[in-house]
Amino acid sequence: MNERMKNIEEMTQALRDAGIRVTRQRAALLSVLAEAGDHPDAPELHRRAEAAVPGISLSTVYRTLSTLESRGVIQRHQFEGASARFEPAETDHHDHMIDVDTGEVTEFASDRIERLQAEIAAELGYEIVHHRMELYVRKKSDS
Amino acid sequence: MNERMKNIEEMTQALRDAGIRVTRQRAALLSVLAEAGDHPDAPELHRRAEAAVPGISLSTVYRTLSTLESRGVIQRHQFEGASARFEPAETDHHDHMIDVDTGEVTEFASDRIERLQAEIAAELGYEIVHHRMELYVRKKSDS
DNA sequence: ACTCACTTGCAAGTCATTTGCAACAAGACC
DNA sequence: GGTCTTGTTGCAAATGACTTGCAAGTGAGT
Repeated sequence: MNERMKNIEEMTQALRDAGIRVTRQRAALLSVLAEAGDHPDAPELHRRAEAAVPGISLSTVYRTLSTLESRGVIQRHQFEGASARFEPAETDHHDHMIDVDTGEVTEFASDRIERLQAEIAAELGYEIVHHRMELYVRKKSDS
Repeated sequence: MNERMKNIEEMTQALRDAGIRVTRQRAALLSVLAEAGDHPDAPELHRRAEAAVPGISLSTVYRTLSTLESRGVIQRHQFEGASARFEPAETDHHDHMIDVDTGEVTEFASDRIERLQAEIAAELGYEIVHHRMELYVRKKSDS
């Protein structure tokens, strides 16, 4: 049993414990999400899930994604001018850099920025619930 | 003639120079936007513009906002789980802090964060086209 | 004032996502 | 393994936020 399987086992058990049935459709989506190294959107996840559950409907994909998100199993990202993209929440916190030419997403993290954000919020009497930071970038030309 | 009038004059002239007609509807929207201290969405701008141009349609508001955005006159912001909000682009660059309880938007800026962002992008071989940083916050309880 | 390409209002259309509902199917309990 | 109960699914229709086609209207250069 490899790491990935363990993750899925853990995830399904967590869901069962929460009183959520692990149906074929949900298991397939969990698996697809666990294997995804990218940040797919709902139609793409639907496409990938059809390999395991041929008749799965897009609405079930959307419904499941919402359920998983509310349970904290996955994260939803709404980048500019695009439909929502998803990724498992198991990973550490990070922000995103989106290549405006290709749509490719790169993850990054900066403790220093996070600290500055918290400082700024605190100065104005707020505490941060969560934040969103996206850098829309372009590959530097080697000129 | 006050500052605000001057801004509108400048804006309308800039539009005329760009071959864009300054209709009653567009003038009304420019005025509403210039007077807005907040970050209104399209229906709200429509509501406010109706005072000056009673029959103005919502589609005209949407069309005008797109035009103004593409001309760089205003900026569009897409905060989480809400419709787009707008503000005049005349101001200096800043980011936003959204109160998750009230929806109120506060502006802030941090050169230090901007510098760190540029550094991070550069390290990965990218240059920033633009970015988006939003802090979803809650008023600190005075406990 | 005249012209005409640019604009508008209205209705209809998109697009991504959500929802109502009857048929299904996990999984707890025999 | 069979039953039952209630959460789930697929499908079609509905939503919400915009966007667009089109005929009538109107800035603004001449």
